[in-house]
This record gives sequence, structure tokens and C-alpha cells, in this order.
Amino acid sequence: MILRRAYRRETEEKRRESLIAAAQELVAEGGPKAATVRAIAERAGVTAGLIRHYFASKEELSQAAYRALMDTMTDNTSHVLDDAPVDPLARLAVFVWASLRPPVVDGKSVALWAGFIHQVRSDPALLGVHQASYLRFRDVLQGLIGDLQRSANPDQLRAEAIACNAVIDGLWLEGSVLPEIFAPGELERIGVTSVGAILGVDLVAALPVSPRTSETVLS
Amino acid sequence: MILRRAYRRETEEKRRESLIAAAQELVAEGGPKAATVRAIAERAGVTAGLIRHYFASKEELSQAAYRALMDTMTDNTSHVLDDAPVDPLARLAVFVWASLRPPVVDGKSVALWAGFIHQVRSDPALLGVHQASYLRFRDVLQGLIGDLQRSANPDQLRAEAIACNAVIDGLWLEGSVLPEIFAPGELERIGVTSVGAILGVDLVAALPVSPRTSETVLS
DNA sequence: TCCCCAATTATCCAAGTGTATAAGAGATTT
DNA sequence: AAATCTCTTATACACTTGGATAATTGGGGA
Repeated sequence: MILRRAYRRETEEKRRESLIAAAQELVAEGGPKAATVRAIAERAGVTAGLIRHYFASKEELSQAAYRALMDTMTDNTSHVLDDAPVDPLARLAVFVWASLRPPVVDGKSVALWAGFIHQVRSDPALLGVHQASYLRFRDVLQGLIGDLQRSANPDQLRAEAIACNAVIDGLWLEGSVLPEIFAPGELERIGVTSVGAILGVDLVAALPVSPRTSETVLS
Repeated sequence: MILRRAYRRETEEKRRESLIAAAQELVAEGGPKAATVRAIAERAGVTAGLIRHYFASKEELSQAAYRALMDTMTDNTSHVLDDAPVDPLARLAVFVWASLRPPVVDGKSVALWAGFIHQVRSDPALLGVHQASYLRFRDVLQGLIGDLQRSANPDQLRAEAIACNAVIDGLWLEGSVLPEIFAPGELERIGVTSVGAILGVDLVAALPVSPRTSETVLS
């Protein structure tokens, strides 16, 4: 009679989620090499063998973790607009502003994202996930820009969306990796200002009171 | 009498360089996990043990590879300015334009860079290398912007340099990971246009003939 | 309450990992 | 041409890796 570890049965969904979460945490904290099957299992509170019961291979778990990451990121950004103002200028300003603060700007996020880059580039399915997620975000941005009702043809609108997206991505990257070289609120301010300059509108003045004051308080 | 592999003795510098190059190639092609000591040694045409003769550990080789990567990137960008025009507007335009073409924009580069992100974040020494490299690039950009002789105070100059750097970084990132969703020349055009918009100058008109035509040819 | 199935654990395995150490051979010096 | 140095190879080792398989136990349905 060997004593065996006590355990609780869980639904498939809960188990998959906890395993995916554990994998993400480990990649964020220690890079891809830290996310071994044993470490993931331990973090999720199960034994290693269970991973293979829910995922055909570690690779498959890894893919699921990346899909979940992209879903989370896009969900977060759309949530920002839920209780945003109705004024198109203010909406865009809030969107840009929120994209350049925590929890979006965060060292672990960038580490997690970067940890999957090679896998994304080598796996067509994951590349599709990445592209869809990128285009979804850009389309939201393009929609916000289009709502400004300036006179811009579709080609220019597309170019503007790409440019504004790039500003956000670039600031996100730099702010996440080197947070200490930027003053509090600086990234948000530069982002809103730059997007406004690219579009030829004054976005800073359009920022609602709440975000603007909290930015002022921080800086 | 066992037959032993023939070999040539090399200088320490050549060996280190070839080992670093091999490590970089493997990370770029197959991610960090592909860069094992055996794979690196095979790529460099030596046996695995030699790595430990030149580097105290694999970690140290990895650090050297990252330093070399950053040095190469900054060297490449400064080279662009060597035979650039003297007109400040044209110089800036060419700089931005060159930063958004191959070989800077390249899938393997971004994979290589991303492969080191976690190591950079966890190792203070590498974080310092990263920060120095980032600031050097940004300072070059800020110098080019300052040469435009517009009336801008230092704070605004800094913010503009950060913003322009972000545009370049963001476009670099997106263009490298998803090259097929951008038309040829599109990234360069958007980059030059956006930087001009942020600074309030017409950079597109300032682009010298050679780059502008080649861009036109491509698009 | 008692089955019975599948969720979970436990154990094993072959391959690969970084590293340590000893032996051999290229090149430089004398 | 001989000696010497150290660059380079070869081999071994302890450990980790992802995966396979068998044993068991939790919990819902009869």
C-alpha cells in the first residue's frame, strides 16, 4: 500500500486553463526554456503526466498558450472602449492612452510575447493567429480614426492606422523593456501627442478629465 | 591508434567570432532552444568542448552573442549616414527610410532579437547593453531632429525623438513578423511620412532622388 | 450503496543537455 | 629537427527533457 498523492478531478476546461496559465507564467518569468512539462505541472498543481492527457504534446500546449495570450490582449483593448466617451476624438485619445499603461505595458507581457516569436514564425497556424490578432487591433484603431470624419481616402486611412499602430507598438516595446528611463506618464503623453500629430488633430485636448488628471498626478 | 579529426588552429578572435555567429544563426533560425552547445559547435565546424575553452559557460557565449547583435545593429544604422546628403531634412529622411528596409527589417533579425529578450530582462549586464544600444540609436535620431533647426525646447526634442524611434521600432517589428501584409515600399513610405508629421516637416519631399525612385519602382 | 469509467498519479525510458577532464596534435620557438 | 605549449578533440558524467505506459483512485450514474 503505497501512499498516493490526493487529488481532485476537475472539468476539462478548468484543467486546460490552469495548465495554459501556468505555461504562460513560466514563459513570462523564465523564458521558454523555463516552461518544461514538469515545471508547468508543478505550477498548475498536478503531475507531469496529466499534461499529455489534455494536450497531445507539449508543442500543442504551447500553441494553446499563445492563442490564449493573443485573445487576452485583444479582449483587454476592446474592453477599454466599452465605457469610453462618445466624442470620437476623446475615444481615440482614451484608446491610445490606455494602450500605453499597465497592464498592457509590462515587462512580463513583452517577455511572454517575445518568448513565442520564433514559434509563431515557424508555425503557419500560429502565424495566422498572430496576423488575425494584429489586424483586429489595427482595424479597431482604423475605425476610431475613421470616426473622426476628416476627409481622408481609404488608402490614407490604412496608412494612418498602420502608423498609429506602430507608434503604440514601439512605445509599448520600449516602455516594457526599459521602464525606468521614462518618466511616469511620459509614454502615454508622447503616444497621444504623436498619434494626434500623425492624424493632424489635437488629441491631447480631447483627453477626458479623468485620464488627464491621473496623468498629471503621476508626472 | 584512433583516427582523430583533423583541425586547424585559429586565433582566439576568429574562433570567438565564428562561435558567436553560429549561436546567432541558430537562435534566429530555430529559437533559443535550438542553440545547444553541440549545434553551435557543429555549425562553427568545431567540437562541443571547444566552446568551454573560449567561454566560461554557455551563458557567457550567449551574452557575447547578444552584445555582438546590438553592436551590429547600431553599426549598420550609423553606416547609413556616412554617405548621406548634407541637407538636414534629407539626412533624416534617408535615415528613417533605411531603417525600414532589409536587412534591418527582416524576420530572422526579429527572431534573433526576441530570442534574447528574457535573458536581457533577467541579466542586469545585458539590460545595460540593451539600454545603451537603444539610447545610442535614439540619440542619433535626436541629433538629426535637432539639426533641422526648428524652434523646439529640449524637452520637446526628447519627446519627439522617443516618438520617432517608436514609429521606427513599431514598423520594424510588424514588417519583420508579417512582411506579406505590407506592399513593397509601404513601410518606408509610412515611416518617412509619419516621422515628418510628428515633427511638422515634409520629409517625403526631402527624400533624395535615388531612394525615392527605388521606392517608386518597388511600389 | 456499489460499480465503473476516466481523470490522475507514479514509474520508466531513451534522447539530449551543459560541463568536466584527459588525451592528442598543430604550430611556434629554439 | 626537437621540444614545448596550448588549442582542439574525444569521452564520460550527472542531470533534465518530453513522452509512454501501467496502476489507482475520485466521483457520478445505476
